[in-house]
Amino acid sequence: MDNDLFTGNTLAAQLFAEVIIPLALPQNYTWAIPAHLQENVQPGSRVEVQLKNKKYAGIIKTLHRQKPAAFAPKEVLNILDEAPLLFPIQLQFWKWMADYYMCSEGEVMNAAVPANLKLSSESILIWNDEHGLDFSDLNGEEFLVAEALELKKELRLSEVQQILDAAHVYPIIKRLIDKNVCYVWEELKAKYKPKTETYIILHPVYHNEDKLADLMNNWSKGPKQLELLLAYLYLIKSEGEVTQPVLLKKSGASAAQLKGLIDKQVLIAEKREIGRIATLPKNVYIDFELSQAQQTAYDAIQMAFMQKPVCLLHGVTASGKTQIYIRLIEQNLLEGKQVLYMLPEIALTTQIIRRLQKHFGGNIAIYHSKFNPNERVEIWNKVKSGEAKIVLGARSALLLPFVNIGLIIVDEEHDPSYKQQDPAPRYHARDSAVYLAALFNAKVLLGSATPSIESYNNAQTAKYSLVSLNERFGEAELPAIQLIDLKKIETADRKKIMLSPQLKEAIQSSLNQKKQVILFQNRRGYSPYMICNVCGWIPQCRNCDVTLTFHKAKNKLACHYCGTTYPVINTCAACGSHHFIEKNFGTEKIEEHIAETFPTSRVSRMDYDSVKGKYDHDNLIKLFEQQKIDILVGTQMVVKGLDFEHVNLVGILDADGILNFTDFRVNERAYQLMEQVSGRAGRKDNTGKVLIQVSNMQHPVLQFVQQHNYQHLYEFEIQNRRHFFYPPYSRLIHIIFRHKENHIAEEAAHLLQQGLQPAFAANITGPAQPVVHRVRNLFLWEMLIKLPKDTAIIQQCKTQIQQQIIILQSNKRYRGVDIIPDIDPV
DNA sequence: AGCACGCCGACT
DNA sequence: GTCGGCGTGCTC
Repeated sequence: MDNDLFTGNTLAAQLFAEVIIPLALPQNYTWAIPAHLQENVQPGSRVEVQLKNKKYAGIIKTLHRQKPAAFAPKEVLNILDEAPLLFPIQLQFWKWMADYYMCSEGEVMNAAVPANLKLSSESILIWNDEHGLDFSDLNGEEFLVAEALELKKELRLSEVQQILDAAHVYPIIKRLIDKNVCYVWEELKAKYKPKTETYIILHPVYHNEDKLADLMNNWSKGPKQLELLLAYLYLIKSEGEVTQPVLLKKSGASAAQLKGLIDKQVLIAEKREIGRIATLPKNVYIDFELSQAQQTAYDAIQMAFMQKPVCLLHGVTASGKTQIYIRLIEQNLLEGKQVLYMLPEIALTTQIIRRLQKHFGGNIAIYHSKFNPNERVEIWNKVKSGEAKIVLGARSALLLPFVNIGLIIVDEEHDPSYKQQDPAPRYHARDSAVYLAALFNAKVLLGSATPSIESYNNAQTAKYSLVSLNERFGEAELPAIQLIDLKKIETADRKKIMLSPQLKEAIQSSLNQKKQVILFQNRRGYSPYMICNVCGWIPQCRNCDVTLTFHKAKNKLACHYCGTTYPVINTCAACGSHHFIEKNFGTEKIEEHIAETFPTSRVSRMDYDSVKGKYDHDNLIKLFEQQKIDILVGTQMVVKGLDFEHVNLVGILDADGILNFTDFRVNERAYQLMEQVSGRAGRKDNTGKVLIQVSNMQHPVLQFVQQHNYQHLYEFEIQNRRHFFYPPYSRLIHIIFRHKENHIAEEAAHLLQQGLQPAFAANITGPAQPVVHRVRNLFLWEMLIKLPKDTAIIQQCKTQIQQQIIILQSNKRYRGVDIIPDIDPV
C-alpha cells in the first residue's frame, strides 16, 4: 500500500492469518502473526488465538499481508504445530461443505477434528491412568501440570493456565497429550469399548512335543477335557488360530470344560482387540478368484472409471460385491493410493472388519464416532502420514486428512444414515464423497442392492456410470417371495393375526431342518393403525398423506406429522366397506407370541431397545451366527449387510406397516427394506424362502419386490410419486437464503418454470437441507413438496416466497451474504 | 458457542 | 423500587 511505498519496505508488512475457529461464527476472523512466530506458519497449522475472552486452537486457512481496514487484528498467541494438521485439499473440502450445506467452516472443523486437537479454555483435561508415575521424560513445566493432573485426575484448561505462566499453556498441553499423560474430555460421547474376541492358545510349556505327549499320556481325570484338548490341537493345525466360540462349537464342549483346561494352565484364553488399528502384518493377501459374473462387473467398473469418476454398482444381495471391492482396493494399493471404504455405522460390524483384515492386515484403519479421543488422533495421524492405506469407516471418516485418495467406496449407498441430521454440518456423506474424490481426481464406487432413487437417476441420466451384477455368488438364486393375504385369514382374535398358518408352518419346517429364521417387524408397528380388511386401504392425513395413528383411549385417529385429529373412519374410501380392523403389534409382543408358539426354539429380539450399546449388537449377531438363536425377531437392524449362513426363512410380518411408512419416500424405503430383508434368506444355497404377510395385495411395490425388479420401482416412482422435490426448488431455497434482494424471488420463479426434473428427494440431500429443516412446518415447505407442474400455482408460490424472504431477511445469519453459485458435486 | 447488553413481569 | 427472564448482537 501507500505506506509501503513510502517506507520502501514491502517485506516488512505484517503477516495475517484467516483462522477457522471451531464455532458457528458468521465468518472467519483474522489474526496477526507476530514477527517471532512467522518462521514456521503454514495454512493448516493450528494456532492459539484469543477470541472475546476465550482461547481457542484454530486452524489457519490462509496467510496474507493485507492489513484489514475495518478492525485491528489481535496477535496470534502461539503456533501449535510445526507441520500442518491437514492439507490444503481438506481446507478446500471444508470450504465446499460449509458453502454447500450452509454452515460455518468452524462447524465442519468441529465434525472433522478429534477433540484432542481442538483445545479451548473450556476443555477439560483428563489424567490418563495408563501413563503411570514415570515423569522422567517431562520438563519442569510439563511435570508441574502432570503432577497436578495425577492428583486431581482432571483439570480445566483455565486452571492449568493458573498453574503455569499463562503465556504458553497450549504447547505444553500439546506435549502432554503427545506423551499420553492426559487426554481431552469429550462430553456426551459414549465411551468406546474395544471389541474383543477371545483366542485360545496353548500354554508355551506344551509347545514342546514331549511335554505335550507326557501330559496327554498321564491324563488323570476329566476325559471331556482331554477330548476338548484334542479338538483344539486339531483345529490349531488346520486353522492356525482358534477363537473360543469356534472351539466350543466344533468340539461340542461346554465353557466349563474349557475353563477347566485354562485353570490347569494347559490352555490360555487371550482377549484380543479387533477393530482398532491392528498391529497385523502389512501385507496384502488375496486368496479368492472372482466368479465369472464378478469379473465381468469388475472389468466394467474399470472401464467406467475411464469415462466417469463415479460408478454405481447395482448388485443384488449376496452377489459378492465385497469381493469386487477387495480387488479394487488391492489395485489402488498397488498404485500407492489410499482407499476410503465407507459403511453406515451400524453395518461396521466385526464381520466386515474381520473380512477385510484377513486380506489387508495392518493396512486398515477403522474409524467411527465411538472411538476415544486418543485413538482418533492416532488414526488421524496415520491417515495423514499415509501409513493407513485403507480407512474403513462411517461417514465421519470422510473428513480425515487423506494424502492421496484413489478410490472411495460407499457401500450400502442408499442408507439414510449417510445423511447427518442434527449437528451442522448436515452433510450427506455419499454426495460429499463425490466432491472430495473430484478434488483428488479419484474414483467413487457407490454400491447397493437397492440404490437410492437419486443415485439410480444419476446413473440413468448418465451422470454416473452403472454396472449391474444380477447374479448371486456361487450359483445361489434370489429367494422366492410369497405373499400371504392377511384378509383371507379367519381368526377369532384379530390381534393374533400376526402369524398366519402359512408362516407358522414355514417356521416349523425351518426349525425341523435346523435352519434359522428371521422375522422382520417394522418399528412402525408400535403405533396402532386402522386398516380396511376388505381391500387393505389405510386412512391417511389429508394434509400430509401420512398414515393416521389410532388412539384407542380417545377413540380418534391422529396425524403424528401435523397433529390433526379425525374421528374414527367407518367407511373405506377405496372400496366402501365398513370392515376395519386395528393393527398394533411391536417386536416385543411378537417375540412373546413366537416364544409361546414355538416353545422349544430359542427366540431373540433385536431392536433399538434390546441392543443399547454397540457391544450388544455385535454379541447378538455372534450368537445368531453360531446358531445359538433359532428365531431372530427384529427391526431394520437385522438388515444391515450381514451374512447369516443358516438362515433359510425370512418373514415380513406386516408389510402394510412398511408400505404406509410415515415418510415421503415410502415406496423406495419399503422396497429397500423388503429387498434387503429378503436378501438375508438362503445366501449360500437355494433353500431361501421369503414370506410376506400383507393385506393390501395390490400394492405395486410388492410386485417389484417379488420380481426383485428395481428398474420397475424406479420407473414407477418417476411416474407416480406425488411429492416431487425438484432440484430447482432446492436451488431456489438456497438462493433465498443466500441473498437479501427481492428480485431473487423472480429468478426463483423463473427457475421453477424451466424444465423440472424429479430429484425424488422430499428427504432433501442437497444444499437446501438445513433450510428446509427450518421451514418444513411452514407454508413454504408444504407448497414445495406438493407443487404440481402448474404455472398458476407457481405464481402463488412466488408470492409466498416473497413473504418468506421478508421473514428470512430478518435472520441475521443470512443477511448480506455474497452471491455464491450453487456448486454441483459432479 | 459464550457472553454482555437490554428491556419487560413478579417479588423482598 | 429490584431480580431475573431470554431476545439480539458481537466476537478479529
